[in-house]
Amino acid sequence: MPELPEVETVRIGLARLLPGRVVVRATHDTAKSFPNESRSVEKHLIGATVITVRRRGKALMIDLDTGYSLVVHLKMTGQLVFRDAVGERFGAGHPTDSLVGELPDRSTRVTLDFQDESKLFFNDQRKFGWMKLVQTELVEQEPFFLKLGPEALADDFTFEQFRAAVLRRKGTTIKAAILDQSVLAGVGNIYADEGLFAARIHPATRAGDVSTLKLKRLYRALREVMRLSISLGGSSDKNYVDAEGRKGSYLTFAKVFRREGQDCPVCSTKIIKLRVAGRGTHICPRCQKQGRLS
DNA sequence: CACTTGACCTGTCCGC
DNA sequence: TGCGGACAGGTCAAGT
Repeated sequence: MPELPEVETVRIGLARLLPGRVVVRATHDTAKSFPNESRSVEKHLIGATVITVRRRGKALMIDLDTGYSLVVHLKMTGQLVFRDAVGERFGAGHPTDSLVGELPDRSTRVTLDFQDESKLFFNDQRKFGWMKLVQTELVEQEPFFLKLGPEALADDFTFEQFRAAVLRRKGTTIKAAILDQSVLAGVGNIYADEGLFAARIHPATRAGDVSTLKLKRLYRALREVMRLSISLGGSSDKNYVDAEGRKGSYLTFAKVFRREGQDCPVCSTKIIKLRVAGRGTHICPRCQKQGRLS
């Protein structure tokens, strides 16, 4: 479930760990990682030095000094875990609740070996994620990036832009609208539920029926909740870990997500779970009433 | 065209 | 205990 805050947490870790390291070997499973790219992997990845690590939406870009970038999407269960040369950094004695043991393991899809004998593992239990090698200056031309809307946390992403984008999807539910990566890039199921709760909006409300006041609250809430999550290292349900194999703690602070049956922190009504936009959806049925303009 | 649903995968949990 | 089925949820293709 890596969404913007989780991917950003990974980016922060990798941006500290990877620059300057030189790739000497890349081993990968078949199919989804580097499909038909063997030759460019050999030419543009092996021997390359990592320059920076960037994020756009829920995707990461590891820029190399060869003019190419490794583009990674973690989808549901992807992990990018770094291990130093000793390989003991997160072993016994380390004060972490790392979920990740010996690597590679059976979920490892790609291993990058660096010259100093450190390694980067791309693990992905469900194999939905992907890793591609793309010319850096052509990254934005990739179909995935062409479709992305503005960065949810960008300073210049204004409420007016948010409102206009949501209204392009006015016929669908507000939850489906904010999950649409062409409306804004980065929101996933967790932060959609948390943002809608904070803004007191029922997720099944038609997007075009949400009042301007509530839309404004939603815009603020989504950004606040994701910023808070980044500061807490993201949300770890099962699979998600950061670049050093550590969990995030945001879910401890989540108000409704995965809290069905518990009391609403505002009004003590029992939180319920329903299905909206084809996703598991958590609401307080009292705080989030449908079809009421306010 | 606008929107919804199913497929992609694997592991886990729930009910019988 | 074993087993089928639902579920997890990001994105794209296919369906309505």
